[in-house]
Amino acid sequence: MTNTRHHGNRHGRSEQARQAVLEAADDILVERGFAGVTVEGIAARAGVAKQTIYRWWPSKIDILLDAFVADMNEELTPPDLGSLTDDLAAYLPMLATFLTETDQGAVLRALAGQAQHDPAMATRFRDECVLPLRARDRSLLERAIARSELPAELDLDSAIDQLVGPIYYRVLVTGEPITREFTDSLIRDFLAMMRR
Amino acid sequence: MTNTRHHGNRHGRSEQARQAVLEAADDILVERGFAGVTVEGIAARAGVAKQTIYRWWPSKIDILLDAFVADMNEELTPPDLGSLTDDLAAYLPMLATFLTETDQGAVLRALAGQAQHDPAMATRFRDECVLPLRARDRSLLERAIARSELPAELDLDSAIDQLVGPIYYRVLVTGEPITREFTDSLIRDFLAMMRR
Amino acid sequence: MTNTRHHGNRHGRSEQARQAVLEAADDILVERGFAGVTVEGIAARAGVAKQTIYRWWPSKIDILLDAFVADMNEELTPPDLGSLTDDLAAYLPMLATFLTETDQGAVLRALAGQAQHDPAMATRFRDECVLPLRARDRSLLERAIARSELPAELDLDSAIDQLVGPIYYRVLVTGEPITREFTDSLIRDFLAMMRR
Amino acid sequence: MTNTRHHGNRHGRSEQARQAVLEAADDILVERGFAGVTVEGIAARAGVAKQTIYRWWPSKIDILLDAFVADMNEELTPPDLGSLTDDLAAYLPMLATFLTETDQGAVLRALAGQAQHDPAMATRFRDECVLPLRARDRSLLERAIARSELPAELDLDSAIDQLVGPIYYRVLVTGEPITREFTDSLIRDFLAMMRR
DNA sequence: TAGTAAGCGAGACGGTACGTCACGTCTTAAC
DNA sequence: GTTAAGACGTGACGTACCGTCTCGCTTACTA
Repeated sequence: MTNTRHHGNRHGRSEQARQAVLEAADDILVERGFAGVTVEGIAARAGVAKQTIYRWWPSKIDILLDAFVADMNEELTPPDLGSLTDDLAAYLPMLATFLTETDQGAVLRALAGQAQHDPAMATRFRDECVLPLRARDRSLLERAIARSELPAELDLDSAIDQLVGPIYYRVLVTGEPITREFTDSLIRDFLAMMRR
Repeated sequence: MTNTRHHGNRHGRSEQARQAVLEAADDILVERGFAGVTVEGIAARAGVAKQTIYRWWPSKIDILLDAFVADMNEELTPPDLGSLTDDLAAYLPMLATFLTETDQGAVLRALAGQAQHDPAMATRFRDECVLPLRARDRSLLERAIARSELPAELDLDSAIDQLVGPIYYRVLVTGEPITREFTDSLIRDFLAMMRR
Repeated sequence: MTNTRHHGNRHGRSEQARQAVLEAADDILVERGFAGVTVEGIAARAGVAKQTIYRWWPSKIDILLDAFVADMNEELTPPDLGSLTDDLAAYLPMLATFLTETDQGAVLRALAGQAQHDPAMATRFRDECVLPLRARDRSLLERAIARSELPAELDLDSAIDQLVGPIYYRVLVTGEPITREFTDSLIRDFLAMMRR
Repeated sequence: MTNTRHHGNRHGRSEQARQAVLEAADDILVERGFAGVTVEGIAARAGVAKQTIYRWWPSKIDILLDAFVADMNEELTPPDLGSLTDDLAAYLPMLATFLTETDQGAVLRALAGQAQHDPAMATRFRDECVLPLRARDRSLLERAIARSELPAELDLDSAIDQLVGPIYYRVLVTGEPITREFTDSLIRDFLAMMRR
């Protein structure tokens, strides 16, 4: 490892350039919105050649996908507080905040938006973004099953849809704020159904 | 009204042109996807000058908004079958089909997608598309209240979110198909909560 | 005619833009050489959109062809001094100066250079540049025939080639300066042959 | 010398690579024209790294210069038939064919073309290509002087210009084919002047 | 007999210009 | 006054090559 700038060699791609591109894309999205994200803008901000971007990413959407995936592990880990009620009471507001307040959430919403316009991209979006997010949702419920707080035969996918569906709906469709009351009533109703 | 093409006059805007633009936008969206919708393409297909489009619509999104609103009344009217259970059993699958199978639904998904990229447009989207759609959802529940099938003090907004949120979530996020089983379980759980 | 800038209308292309492009191309060629002539540079200097250039000229070479043709009539008119000897003594140095010293000549040399690289362009170069130039050469000799200074059956094309060929050869190949002695000896030898 | 591919050593440059580059440049020029000659294309065709090219040649023009010089000795040697008339009658058509029909001639025309665009390159072109070619022209006339067919005080440079100038002019400017009649009349007129 | 260093292939890099597409603005003549 | 037509300036697109760089391999001389 040298102290000089990496300008490309037979080791393959420059990790430096990769990071700079992902960060630039992220920053521009947050600062100027999706319409302001251009390959040229990313290249300029990252101090990278346009060709370097096209060499590694088919489109700017793929850059945002990568940027999202790269940072996803950092945030939004469902807590383990010992009971399903407490876990949900902590997690759902955390999810709402993630979706509406964080830079990561802004990227996710942009990706979800683009997925409506581009079926091929939608597939990648689901595989690389939605599935990992659902894995987090699922882990929370699986813990509850392990604790016997939920029946083992529960249809997890439907349960997740009913828990987080209304939250995504508010974020992506109605724009309604997600209050504590709203998440509490979601949890209350969900638990009531489970006990039925 | 003459039998010739309207080429401008001093009587105000041409309804002919307006219709042609809305239909062209709709058609192109369905045929080539949102990325294929361009003002120039709409103008060419509608046999209309670009300037005529810009005179009446600020952007292509506004055209799609108009196109959606113009046709919305035609479809998706919640049936009145005499009982909440039957109404929901008929309506939720109808909503799912509307969102995923119809041209109208394609327009709505495109608009929802664009709303993620453009906050100003998101406001118009909610006012002109989401609110009318929710009015339909709401009318179904209000009928049930009138029939005393639901408590009068029910928080309608939350109830709607819980009923249709998971459906929109599947449509816009996971892409999971919306089966009869899924809507049935949504309805069963909803009714269970109401009777709690 | 208004005092405002022409921004395009159904009259067709903007003469203003056309002139600006031709002048810009000319200027850049003279200032920075052929390698410095880029469509983007011309567009920037002319205050014109790149697309406007591509709308009317297939390539930058066609711009230079147009620029050359537009200005050709201005210069290099063979004088009529009453005798072939005097006409040639005035014209050949004038031609040499035109080719080596003027902006027009610089354009012509660039075009001749590019003609070596591009057969299709070479055809246009010959039709639009070389033929008109040869018409000037020819008119001088035809006048001499009318004055009976030259035989009527003279092969004009060969005569022209022998008179101006060595001059073009020096300009395009050897780079040797074209002195008065050189043109004088060309004329002397040519006249000697004619009297043979 | 081994039977394996030369992959670099401390004895200096690889003659293998040098040859491959020159041949590739030549071939590409002939096949696809000057515009198709790129450093990357040459490198790919020669099976050589781009860096190897840049190590030894400042630009692709220098490659073509080298390629021309390398092969120049092979062709276009003025014959010695015992008399100036016969020598010229053999040599001028040979020169015309060389310029218009051979791969070498194609390279020369490309170099002459580029010389119009690049003054620095023009100097090298004259020193390395034009001067050697003129040496051939000159040797023919010098032989004639030695045979006393031409006066000793003849200005050789002017004589060469008058003999070959019209030929180069046709090749580089008018594109007119160079017929036997044309070269014959050049020779006839040249000899007539000499006897004057 | 092992270093060591020069030339090599490969190929990623920061750039420049290309030619295309669509944008939103404008001007005109016809109706 | 609105229309169809279409040229305009603008800006981003994705591509092609440029010339530079770093790397690991091959090889032959040198210690």
